[in-house]
Amino acid sequence: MPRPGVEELRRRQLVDATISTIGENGLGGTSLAEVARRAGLSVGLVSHYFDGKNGLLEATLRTILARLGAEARRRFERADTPRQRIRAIVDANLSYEQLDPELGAVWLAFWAEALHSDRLRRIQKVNQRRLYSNLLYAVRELVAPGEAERVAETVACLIDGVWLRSTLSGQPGTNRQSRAMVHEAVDAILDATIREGSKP
Amino acid sequence: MPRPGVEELRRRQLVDATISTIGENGLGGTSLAEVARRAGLSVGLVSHYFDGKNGLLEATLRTILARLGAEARRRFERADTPRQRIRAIVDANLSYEQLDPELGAVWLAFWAEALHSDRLRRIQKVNQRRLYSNLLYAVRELVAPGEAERVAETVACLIDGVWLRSTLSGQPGTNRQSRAMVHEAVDAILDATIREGSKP
Amino acid sequence: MPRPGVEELRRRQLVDATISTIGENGLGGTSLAEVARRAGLSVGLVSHYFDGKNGLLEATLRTILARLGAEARRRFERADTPRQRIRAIVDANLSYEQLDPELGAVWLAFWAEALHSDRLRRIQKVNQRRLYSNLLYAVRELVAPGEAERVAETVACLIDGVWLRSTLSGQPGTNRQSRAMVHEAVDAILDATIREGSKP
Amino acid sequence: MPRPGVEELRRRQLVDATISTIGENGLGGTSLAEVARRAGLSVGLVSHYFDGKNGLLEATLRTILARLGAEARRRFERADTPRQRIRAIVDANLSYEQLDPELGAVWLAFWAEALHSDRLRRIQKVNQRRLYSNLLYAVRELVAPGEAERVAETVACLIDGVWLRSTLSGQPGTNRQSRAMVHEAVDAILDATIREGSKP
DNA sequence: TATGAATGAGGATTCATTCAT
DNA sequence: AATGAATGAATCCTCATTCAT
Repeated sequence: MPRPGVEELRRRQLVDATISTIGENGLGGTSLAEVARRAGLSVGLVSHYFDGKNGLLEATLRTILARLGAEARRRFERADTPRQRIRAIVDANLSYEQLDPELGAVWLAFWAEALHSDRLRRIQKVNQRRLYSNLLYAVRELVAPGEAERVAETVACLIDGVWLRSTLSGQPGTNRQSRAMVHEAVDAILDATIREGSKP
Repeated sequence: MPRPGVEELRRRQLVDATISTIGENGLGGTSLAEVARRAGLSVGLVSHYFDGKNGLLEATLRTILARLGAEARRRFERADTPRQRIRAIVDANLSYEQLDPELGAVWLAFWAEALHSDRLRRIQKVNQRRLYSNLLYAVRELVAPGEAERVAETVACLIDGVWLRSTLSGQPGTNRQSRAMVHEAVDAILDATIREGSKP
Repeated sequence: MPRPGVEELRRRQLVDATISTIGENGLGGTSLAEVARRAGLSVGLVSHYFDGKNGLLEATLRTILARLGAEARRRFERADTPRQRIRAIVDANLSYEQLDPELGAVWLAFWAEALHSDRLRRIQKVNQRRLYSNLLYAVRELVAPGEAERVAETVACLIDGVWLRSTLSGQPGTNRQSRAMVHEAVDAILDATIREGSKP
Repeated sequence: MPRPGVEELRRRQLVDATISTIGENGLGGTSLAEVARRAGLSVGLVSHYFDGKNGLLEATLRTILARLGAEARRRFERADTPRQRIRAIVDANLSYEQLDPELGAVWLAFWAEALHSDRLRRIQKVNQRRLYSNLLYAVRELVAPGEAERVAETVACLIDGVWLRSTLSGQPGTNRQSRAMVHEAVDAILDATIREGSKP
């Protein structure tokens, strides 16, 4: 008679240990032995719960995607105006948690790996598409149709670029500054697009 | 009686094979045996010329950095106006070669790895700093001091973001579109900054 | 309040699942997890009822030996003449069930394993000795003393050889032909022995 | 500049160690570590020369098949009459070497395994077919066409049966007796067939 | 300068066994 | 009586590195 919830607990322990290990040592430096050690569990449990390393990595990717998605949804729903909605997306993607160096290293590792793994790539695509379509939804409320796609893509690039450079620099804590920079650039782009689009 | 230049040839053969292997299989899927096979040489030569795998990887990173640097310098020197200089930097970083999926995979692999390797990180820093300082130099000719840093950083982020999303999407060939998008956004940001800065 | 007979039921379930697994995947491909899965029971039960894998294997071997023994006894008792008794033994050992490819694979697996396991070897010996002594009993009714041993051994070899080649060929359904072949050979051997033995 | 012949030497060392290990411990008790230890080489060499355990096992099976084949051919060519040719085949398959308990255990292990491995089964088939067709060739010189197939198959079964029971008994050294038994039975079967076939 | 044979450590995976419930 | 979670030893395989030639 297994205690209910123990499976969920073990899975989370292992996924968290995986995030921590990848964040610190990279994917290449992540062995099941090390993950198990950090989780305080035995190596055998990984196969038991995730059917091998690939399963563990996929579950880990799914987890960080879900966390980011939940954060984005929370902020998005609190926003009242189109500009606030765009800001909400920016802020969710550049939140304190997302700019944490350890988590950044995990994302980067998965992005690099996804280029060579169908399974991971498929999971990743969800993220990129969701970011883009949420942005597009908000941008469409502000600019002329036909312009929205490009603007949304530009903002998405800006977000990813800021995130990437921040992660590579290894210096956390400049989140507020980062977000302000993006907000300003977004305003400039939106204003330029609206002004141009409204020309008679 | 060694032919002169044979060392240089061997090094380039091995580095090119490394780029090709990482591009196709990722860093985790890159073994010295595979690199040697692609180069048509023996595994022993890697240690002979690069003193091990790390040396080979460092040399490979240095090589792709140098190639990007040379391209950027070439375009930069051909530009006549500040805006052209900014465009030159954008175009060099988003050139056909840089948006090639294989090369993109290599960059991504090195970025992910650099977070956990002092040697690679030090080499990488050169790139980020050079991109930023070149941009800063050009931007300073256009906007008020005190604004330039933020604008240069924004443009750098935009470039990296476009590059990242393009690499992750795996779809090459949209280079021209990508560059146009960045140029437009840069113009919007510059205009907004200049207008604001010129307010009395 | 355990139902009476549940132990016997469980044991048979597990043994039958073991036969099925070995027959399909061989001894090397047989894990307790797979056996339990096929039996629709939990892995823990194996240790509970058989005290580990070895115990399960021994019980399985004992079971198939017992089944063959019962079949042989049934046929033997129905036979009226010495020649019929010999035929009965042949037919029991080359019955439809014994030439079933799956069961053949199980026998073969156990024979190979028995060479390296005292416990299994001891169990196996029972079979060989029983086959031989039954044959000897029947043969003695026909040939001169001193000849019987060799004849009985020859027939035993013939039976095992036919069984082995049939099992290795993987083609079932030629049982009748196989038995006819043996009967004919046995007759030839018996006739030759009797004729020779009866020479003045 | 590799010494010529070193590859052949290493392969033989590993195959011989494999035969020795399987003979002593069975297939299930044969690990690459143990094989390497007996060969006085490192585990890595197995993959280097045989591309993994399966390759090693296949090479081992091929080796013992080739040895038996060579022995059979040697004896076969020395025989002058049809009966001698049949005896030659019997004697080769029941030679001192073939009835060696260790080698017997190896054969048995491979036969059991071949039922679950396409690769091994394909290699095995060569042996069974060769034994049968050689026998058929010799038998055809003696008995009426239409009878030869059954007689050849019977003799093949007799050989395999004697070999099997000898191997299972674990008692070597009764080779001469075994061979005599088969010769006698074969003569009885041939005589009976010829006599019957020559009936007007 | 170049080869590739040889090594052995490290990693993923499988599995029999144990045990708390 | 029965479960299946948990363990950790054992095994196969990969691979960077070394070295004799």
